[in-house]
Amino acid sequence: MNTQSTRADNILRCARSLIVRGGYNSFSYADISKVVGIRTASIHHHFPSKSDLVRVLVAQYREEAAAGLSQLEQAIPDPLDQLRAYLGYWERCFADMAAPFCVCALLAGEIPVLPEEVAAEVRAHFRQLADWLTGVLERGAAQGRLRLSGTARADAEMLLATTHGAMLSARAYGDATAFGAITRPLLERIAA
Amino acid sequence: MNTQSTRADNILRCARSLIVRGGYNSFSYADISKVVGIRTASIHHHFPSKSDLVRVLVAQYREEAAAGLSQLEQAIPDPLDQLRAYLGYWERCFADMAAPFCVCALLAGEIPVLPEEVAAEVRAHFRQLADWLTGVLERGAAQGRLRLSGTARADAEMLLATTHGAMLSARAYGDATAFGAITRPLLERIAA
DNA sequence: GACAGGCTCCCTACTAGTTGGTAGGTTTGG
DNA sequence: CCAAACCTACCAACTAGTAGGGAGCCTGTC
Repeated sequence: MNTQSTRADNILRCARSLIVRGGYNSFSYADISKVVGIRTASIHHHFPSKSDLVRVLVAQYREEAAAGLSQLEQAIPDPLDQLRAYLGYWERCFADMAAPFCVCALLAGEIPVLPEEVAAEVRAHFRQLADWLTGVLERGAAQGRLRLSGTARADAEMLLATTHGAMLSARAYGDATAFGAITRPLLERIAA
Repeated sequence: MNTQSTRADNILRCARSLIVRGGYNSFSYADISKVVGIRTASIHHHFPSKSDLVRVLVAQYREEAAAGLSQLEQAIPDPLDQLRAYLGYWERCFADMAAPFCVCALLAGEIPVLPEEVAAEVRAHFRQLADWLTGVLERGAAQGRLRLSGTARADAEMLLATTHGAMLSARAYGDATAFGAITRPLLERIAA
């Protein structure tokens, strides 16, 4: 296993931070070039086209998300605490200004103008996340820890939507604390 | 009052439908030119710069929204029905494929790369909408028609976030019915 | 040990097309 | 006649992407 940061990794990391600011059409190979210190032609060597770059970027993002969620599931037994940890992760992201937006939430809005391969990855992320949340809610309800207002799936979709909407609101208001202010009451209400 | 569709109106209408697809950076003067049947230079005559165009576009959108909401408030006395009408409006937009996204919700995600003047308009729209929802919830609670889970303001922000998030989910899943599936249970739960 | 071949990575140089925007002249309607 | 509206003809900067070459590095072979 190779943990040293390769050029391709640098490019992906940089592209992610750029895409998180304003989506697919808000950055160019030239922008990456300036930050990473590489010529645009060399970026094409690693990622022949922009859609390749973003497809890989989102796929990698999804893998990290999956890994993070399964690790979180292992470390934290209680379903309510798992939700808390999930939302807490994003709250910390906003506080740090590290990556104050979900890549896929941003790209979802742009789906009509996205290359099909990228759109498919975004779609898959939404399903993945909704599935995970559904599982957590099901277990929480079975254990009597959570009080659902509908089916686990329906509540999961609502939770997902509120989370993404809270990101939009935080951006719109220019207030990082808005995310927590919106999502925290969600948890209090769902706790049995 | 001049109800005939002027050139500037056509440009704005066209730009709106383009911007709704993928945000600020997803369309160009050339795109508008092709649809409206006018040269790009002539668009600059009506809107000197792109940020002017989008600022006016969002301001007009906000006016329409304000007018729509106040009209809705006049026509429908019951607060719960007002919420139903508001969400129903968007549900119909998705069904028609007419304008299946809120201009400001889309632009909110891109705020870091938006011209400041446009960002200010988007911010104002969020506040305007949150204010309206807060008012509806307050009245609904006072009349015993709605059962709030927090303050009216907090519930309004959550409702707003869920609505916007549901738009993202509908796009991500490529399923227009997803919007209603997510938002309808919201109303059932809030109804006293 | 030398050395050729091939591979990865990155470069310079270039392309065609698009971007938002300008200068200045012409048409059109009151 | 005047002004708004629209045009042609530009522009410089930027877009993603290509062609081709050179430096370094491993690997197989004599």
